[in-house]
Amino acid sequence: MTTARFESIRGLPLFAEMTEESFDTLTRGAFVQNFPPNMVMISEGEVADFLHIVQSGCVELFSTWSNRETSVATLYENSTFILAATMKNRLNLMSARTLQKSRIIMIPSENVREVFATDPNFALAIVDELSRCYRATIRNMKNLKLRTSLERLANYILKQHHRQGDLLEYQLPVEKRRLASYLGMTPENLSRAFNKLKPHGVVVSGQNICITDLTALVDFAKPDLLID
Amino acid sequence: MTTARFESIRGLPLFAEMTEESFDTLTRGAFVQNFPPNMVMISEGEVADFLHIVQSGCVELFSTWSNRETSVATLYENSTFILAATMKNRLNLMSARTLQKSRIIMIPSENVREVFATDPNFALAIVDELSRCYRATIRNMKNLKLRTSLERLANYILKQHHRQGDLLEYQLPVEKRRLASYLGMTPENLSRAFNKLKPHGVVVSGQNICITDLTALVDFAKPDLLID
DNA sequence: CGGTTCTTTGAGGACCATCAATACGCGTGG
DNA sequence: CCACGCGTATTGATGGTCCTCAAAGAACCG
Repeated sequence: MTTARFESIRGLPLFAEMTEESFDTLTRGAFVQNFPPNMVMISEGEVADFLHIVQSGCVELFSTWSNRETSVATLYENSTFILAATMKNRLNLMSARTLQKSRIIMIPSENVREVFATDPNFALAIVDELSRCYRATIRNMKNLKLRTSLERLANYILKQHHRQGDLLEYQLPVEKRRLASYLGMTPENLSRAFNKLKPHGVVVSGQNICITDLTALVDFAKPDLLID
Repeated sequence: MTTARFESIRGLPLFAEMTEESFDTLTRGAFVQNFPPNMVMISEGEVADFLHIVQSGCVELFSTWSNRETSVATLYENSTFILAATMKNRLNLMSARTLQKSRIIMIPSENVREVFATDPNFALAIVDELSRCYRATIRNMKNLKLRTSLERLANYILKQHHRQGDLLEYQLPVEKRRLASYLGMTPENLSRAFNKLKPHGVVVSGQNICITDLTALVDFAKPDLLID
């Protein structure tokens, strides 16, 4: 059974509703690849030959221009990436590197487009995923343009707080320099920003974040349904 | 013939390949509305009941947070907007206002989702449009994060130069304060930035842009296929 | 344990926002 | 036709934010 290797993704929203036949077609020629940490899997400007799915590990999407680099997103288990470029058979706009040892499932772009045309449920799932990513990017841009770096950091801390089960104390999931890049600031500035949040109820020590006054932090961050 | 009013959009990529029957279903209950200039048609946070298409005039997408506002995009004839929110039946992440007197076609979101499920060609066109908008937003974000405001302005001037048929002299299509907001800067700063571009081959007078040294401008702007 | 990378802290400067005042453009009504 | 009012655009002064550079401390890894 060639699809046995891909059972782990069968339950993902993107694949859950499609027929068995479609899933077989989709995964024909697909494969799983192991990458060591800090390996660039995809470079911007290349053709998107495969839809990628993070099976385990952690991947960073980033972009470069003129000797500058910025982190766009960090992806964990079960995230897909390069979907838009895959569907349109275009060049990747972003690069991708592993942050840890990672297993990546790679599905030929042709298969995705073929099954999209024949399986309405899969088509619907693709549109859902595309819309979700698109809207996430718009939120990201609003965050960048409407907030100061300190406000972005405060809201980031709140968002992680929720993601980690509303714990008041938790570990940052990424290196600070990558977080800085994601938030559109330098590592030096991020370090100072953490200190400036102390009066707003945040104490940082290494990777450890402790929210000492949630009300004060929320007051300052003003999290918003339409951004966060 | 109820669809007669909508013939103007029948040829758009989004609708060109669908069956006549699908087009009828889609436009059933759709209507055209005239708006005066500077009218907010859609506010962020509302449910996306209609897919919007600019038939004539000009629309600005913008967002607000905490007494701040930012311009996200300016749309002209034949542009669609609110597509992602329409497909997922979610809240709008952006507001929209007319910049000029405009005619807007409004198609009930239900119709869009219904026809999406039954007409594969329409489904494909939807995904194309979604991908295009998504990728445009990613480019936008790269532009914001990887370039200084002066570089963004230089590249904007080059892009308009191309859009207006490679003319070395042309009129800005939007007010400067909106351009400033789109580029993530203040009007005052934009004004100064225009002056700083003089050594790089740009002379500005009112709405008039004149590129006096294209080579120098390109040298400075370093336009990039994966951003612009 | 030594080397590398990441993080923090400080000093200096570039960039950008804000405030204020003036000039410009445009449409309205006198 | 001109005067006026309104919104926009420009210019200058100032202050804050953020980046750069440099160096020291901390964490990580072979």
